[in-house]
Amino acid sequence: MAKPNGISKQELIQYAKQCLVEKGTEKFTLRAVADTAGVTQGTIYYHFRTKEQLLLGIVEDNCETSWQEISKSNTYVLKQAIASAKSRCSYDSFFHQLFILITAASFKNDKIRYQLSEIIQAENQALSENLLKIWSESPVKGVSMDTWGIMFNAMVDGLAMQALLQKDFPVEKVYQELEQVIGVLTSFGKKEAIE
Amino acid sequence: MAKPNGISKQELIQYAKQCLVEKGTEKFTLRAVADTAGVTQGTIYYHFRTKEQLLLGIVEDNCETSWQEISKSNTYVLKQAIASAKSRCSYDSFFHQLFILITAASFKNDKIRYQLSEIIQAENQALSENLLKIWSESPVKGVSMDTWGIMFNAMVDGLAMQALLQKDFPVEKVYQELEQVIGVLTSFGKKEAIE
Amino acid sequence: MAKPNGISKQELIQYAKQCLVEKGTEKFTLRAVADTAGVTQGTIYYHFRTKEQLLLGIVEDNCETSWQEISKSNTYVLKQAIASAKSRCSYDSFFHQLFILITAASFKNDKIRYQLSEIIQAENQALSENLLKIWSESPVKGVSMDTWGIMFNAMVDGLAMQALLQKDFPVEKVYQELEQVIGVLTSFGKKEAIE
Amino acid sequence: MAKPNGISKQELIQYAKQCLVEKGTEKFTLRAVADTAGVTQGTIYYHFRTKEQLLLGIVEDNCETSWQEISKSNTYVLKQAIASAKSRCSYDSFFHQLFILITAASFKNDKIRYQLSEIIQAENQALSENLLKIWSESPVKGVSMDTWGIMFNAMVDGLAMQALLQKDFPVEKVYQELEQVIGVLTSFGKKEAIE
DNA sequence: TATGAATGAGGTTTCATTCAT
DNA sequence: GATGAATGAAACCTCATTCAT
Repeated sequence: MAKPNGISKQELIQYAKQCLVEKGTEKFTLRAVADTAGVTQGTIYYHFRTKEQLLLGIVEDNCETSWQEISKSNTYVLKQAIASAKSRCSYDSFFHQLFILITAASFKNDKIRYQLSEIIQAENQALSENLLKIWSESPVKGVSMDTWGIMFNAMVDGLAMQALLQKDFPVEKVYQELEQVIGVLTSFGKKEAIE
Repeated sequence: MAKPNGISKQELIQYAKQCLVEKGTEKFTLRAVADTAGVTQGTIYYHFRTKEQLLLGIVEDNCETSWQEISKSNTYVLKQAIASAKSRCSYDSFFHQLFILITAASFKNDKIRYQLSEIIQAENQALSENLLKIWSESPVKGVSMDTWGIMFNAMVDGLAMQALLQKDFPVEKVYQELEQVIGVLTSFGKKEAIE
Repeated sequence: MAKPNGISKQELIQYAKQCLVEKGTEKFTLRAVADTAGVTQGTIYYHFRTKEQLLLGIVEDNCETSWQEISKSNTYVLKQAIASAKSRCSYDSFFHQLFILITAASFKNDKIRYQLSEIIQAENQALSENLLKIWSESPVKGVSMDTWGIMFNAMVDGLAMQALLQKDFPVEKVYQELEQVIGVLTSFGKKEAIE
Repeated sequence: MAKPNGISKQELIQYAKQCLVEKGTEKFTLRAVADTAGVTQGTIYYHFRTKEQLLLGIVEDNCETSWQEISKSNTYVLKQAIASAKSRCSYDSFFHQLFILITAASFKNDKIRYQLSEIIQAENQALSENLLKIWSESPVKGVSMDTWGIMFNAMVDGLAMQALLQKDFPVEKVYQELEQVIGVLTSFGKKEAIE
């Protein structure tokens, strides 16, 4: 019964994340979080005024994580981003399950919903900038770089969602062919914008 | 006190759908469904053995709806599909909210999860066939028509998710530019497959 | 979906008995009985005004069965009765489970309780008479034949209850030794009553 | 609104026992227990994870009570045990009603069933030892002391069950005559074992 | 005669939240 | 700071019973 006293907000959030994915939205109870963290429910209430505050904490944390990754990936190139996306594209993806679960919860919580949109827009922006690095300009006339970022991000999330549902989703094949498409677009971009 | 109102399973499912989107996963209670439908909770249990069965009923219903639309869209062309996707791409989209909610629920229910994957694969397939009609062959060498279907569907869902979260998501702009991209790909496909 | 119309009260009681033992008091619902009998709940209400009436029907039926066996066993001798008791002395004994279940229910239903007592007294009486046949008079002075009947019946039920609870209850051994005891008492009875 | 009344598991079990006998299996609801104990239903669930656990708690409690009595009775003699059994042999016996109710419940719960069998076997054992004290050896050849314990216990339970059902069961008479029988057996035992 | 849709009261259970310690 | 006993509202679910057909 060793009591590792002094649990931090941050730690609680990590445990809560774990719980959320392990138990799903339905069974995501404060009791479960407390058990996972090895503390009592009272302790959670010492750190978060309500359950909603805890959920918000999770989202904020994800937000920060995302920002860090994005700023990192700014220094790398697109390949890195794709590799990362591919690795998260699976039936058991913690990351995307969490995202879907929070998205589902966000429909009834405007604050969370807004934060999620901020995260996504930052991702879109970062992707757009990365694409610019390898394309220098949009390979298709009339399609802005912003839109390429949006579409790229949408594609990655959309594929992830399919993989999340379909056990034998052909991740390898699809990502390989997706890179093919990007390659072709890149080669056009380098020649001239296509009308 | 039995009043044979004559409510059908189908009607209950419709009311349940309405409830699910109006109240969100968290507040999607059988009492709420019962109230919405104007029956007692017992009545729901007469038609569905558990809440989960009701949820499954909703999914199955969506499945059938999807199938019908897909078989319809086979006779139409891709433009139709895009228009439909665009119309569903909004901050308040009942359709996509329901989908996300069910997806979230599916993580803890393999049966639902499997059914969802079936729906998606059917959509992918239908899209692939429609693309073939206007492309006759894949515009990018090494990218199978199946993959085009998958990617197209992923894109549509990904965009919808963004629109769901971001109030001022530029639906018009993005879809217009997406069509631009498709147009370009089509023109390539008509010349020759690109290496 | 062949509907064997015209189910009788008697048949319903048999199905109800089966249900009671298969599902236990707790899950002994009219729905379960109806399902077992292949009819609807309404049908049960056609034959029995309430659930209690059905339970009473079961008890009455058992009563009649008992009477029949008792009057039969009057013609046979004690050995028969013992063999029958032994065969019913097991971990899975339908007969005794039913008896315990009904006894439990009887605590809140005086009518049932009274009927059960009538059954038992009849059994006691029959046993007493059978003992008289082989003993001609009580082998122990001061112990009436009525009491022997009561004690014998109590012993049989008590052993059955133990067997009902204990998986490896040594039925064979105990009954063999019980017969030994009876044998000894009999031999005394034949010599002279013991003081 | 948390009022630390400080109700203990033990107390809850006592209240539950009271409820069980007062209301019978059918009406043995957690609401009733909560009301009797003066707490809310939630409180019960704080102490017992399910209703079944509470029932198990009752059984375990009875188990311990039995053990205590048994170990006590080891120091006393058989007369004590008989007197105790007789006092519990009545139409309203809390003790035996509880036992029957739990036995009925045990048919659907192997854990409870097993515990009951353990209690009974301990009783059998204790009785056998006590009989040995006054008999020194089995008064009937071929009948082991273990079996005497089993039979004695069965007799006591069987008589109790009859008394439970029959309002005017002749407790006094039967127990007096039962002691007579034991006396006779004892006197044999002292002479020599009977063949 | 029998059915099956519907009811409503009440059961067990869960859970965010409170508060004395 | 942290705990854990307690709450109470509300969730899911069951079931005897009713009644139009």
